[in-house]
Amino acid sequence: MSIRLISHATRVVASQSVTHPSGTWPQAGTRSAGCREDTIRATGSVLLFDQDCEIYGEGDDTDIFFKVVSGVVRTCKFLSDGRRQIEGFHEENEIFGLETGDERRLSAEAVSDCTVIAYRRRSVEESASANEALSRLFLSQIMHSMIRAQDHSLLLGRRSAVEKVSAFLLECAKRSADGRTISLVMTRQDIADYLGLTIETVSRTLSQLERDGTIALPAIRQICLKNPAALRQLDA
Amino acid sequence: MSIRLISHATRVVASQSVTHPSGTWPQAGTRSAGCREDTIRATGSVLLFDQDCEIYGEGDDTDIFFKVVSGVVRTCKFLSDGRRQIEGFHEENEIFGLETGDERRLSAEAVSDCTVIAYRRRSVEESASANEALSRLFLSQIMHSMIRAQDHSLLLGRRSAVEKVSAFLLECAKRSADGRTISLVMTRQDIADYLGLTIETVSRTLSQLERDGTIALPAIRQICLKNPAALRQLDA
DNA sequence: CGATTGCTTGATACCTCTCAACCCAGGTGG
DNA sequence: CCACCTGGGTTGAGAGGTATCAAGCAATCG
Repeated sequence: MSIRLISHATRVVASQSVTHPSGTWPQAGTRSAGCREDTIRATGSVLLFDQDCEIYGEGDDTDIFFKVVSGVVRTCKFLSDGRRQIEGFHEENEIFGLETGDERRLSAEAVSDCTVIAYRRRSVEESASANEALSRLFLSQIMHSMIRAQDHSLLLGRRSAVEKVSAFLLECAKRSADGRTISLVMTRQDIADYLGLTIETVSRTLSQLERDGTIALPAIRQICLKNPAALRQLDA
Repeated sequence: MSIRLISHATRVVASQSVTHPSGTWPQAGTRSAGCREDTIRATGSVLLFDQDCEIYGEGDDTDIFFKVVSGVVRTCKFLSDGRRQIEGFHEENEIFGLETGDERRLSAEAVSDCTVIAYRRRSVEESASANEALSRLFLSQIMHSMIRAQDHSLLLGRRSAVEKVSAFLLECAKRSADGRTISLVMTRQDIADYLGLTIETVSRTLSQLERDGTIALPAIRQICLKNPAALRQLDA
């Protein structure tokens, strides 16, 4: 696994590997810190992360944030007992890692191989106040993040497993090409940690929906909605 | 129950009553709409809402948003079967009701009697691009909302009742004067709907924490943290 | 005083977690 | 080629936590 900083010239800056989900995590300030230092200087640097690579960790500096160019990123928190809660998945053109405090409250990891752009937080704050269009774009991005977070919290509260999974599937389908066929980039474990369920419950729920004829599971990472209306009903 | 528009001159504009929690809700476009029409024109109007009054409902126009001057506001969503999920509580100086879409995804209601200021969304968007300080203030408010929403979703996923209640108590205590004594403005039902639990479970959990000596419940809306460290441990 | 509201407590049912076994596809090496 | 291993996913049985239903309590209000 490696992180590659393409910047404006293509060059490899640092590489690291991570264990998952509850093993030891690379310390902030290891080789990847060199990468970060560079990106701080170079606003707009392009970075490549291999699948399951850590992009940043809890407690890291918040002076840069990111935008997804390709692939999917998850932001998540680890509890002391090893449980993981995924706060959100971030896809193409979405920003992530923007925080107000000095230290990161969450980690970010590559769900798939992915490309992201790093921005200096301060440089954008400065230029945003000078540049109206940028400021507006920026604002709408954050609003979008906020709404995603709100929807997620609504999804997690007091809803059954079927309801959660249905909502998740509809959310995925909305982003897919035909609105029916979903190609999952994330594992069942990712889905479980996103929905606040166990992997077994996610699996069982999907199987049940398949038995009901609501969905089809042609391949392990492929889901086809046969009866979206039934799912929508469960979404309440 | 009444809504009073103080605007710049003090006058009563409209009143309405609501039933709670799963009764019939006032239609958008009833007398309160008159109130809204006025506030759209008068950016910065001060409004008073009695306890349990609806400030806006799902599907309403999003052309205004609010800031809490005093009291507490809850934003929430109602599921088809009557379940209610509270997305957040909003206290003094917090903004709420700012959305990107045309229609509101949530409702907002007064938890206590409260005073709010209504702002025209467009007027702020315009002046924000002109006024740097305002723009920055605005941005930080939204970031704050986003972080609150994220924290909330982390709280709801895959955590036990004790963990949820502990986190909630610590959150409340942080805002209180001495960091130990909490004066609740919300009911047990509000807490339950915020944490994704039932009112019975919230009650039982509080009783258990009291039996453990972790908290004291001197009055029905008063909670005193006897052992905050124990709560923090549960917060993981 | 009775009625209402908010809260607490108890008994039981149900849903999801936990632990375990198993399956399957892909990769490796003899 | 096959045996073996690994990682991700599925399925089953039982345990445990929370919801549900129901009763009761205290404070408030008309």
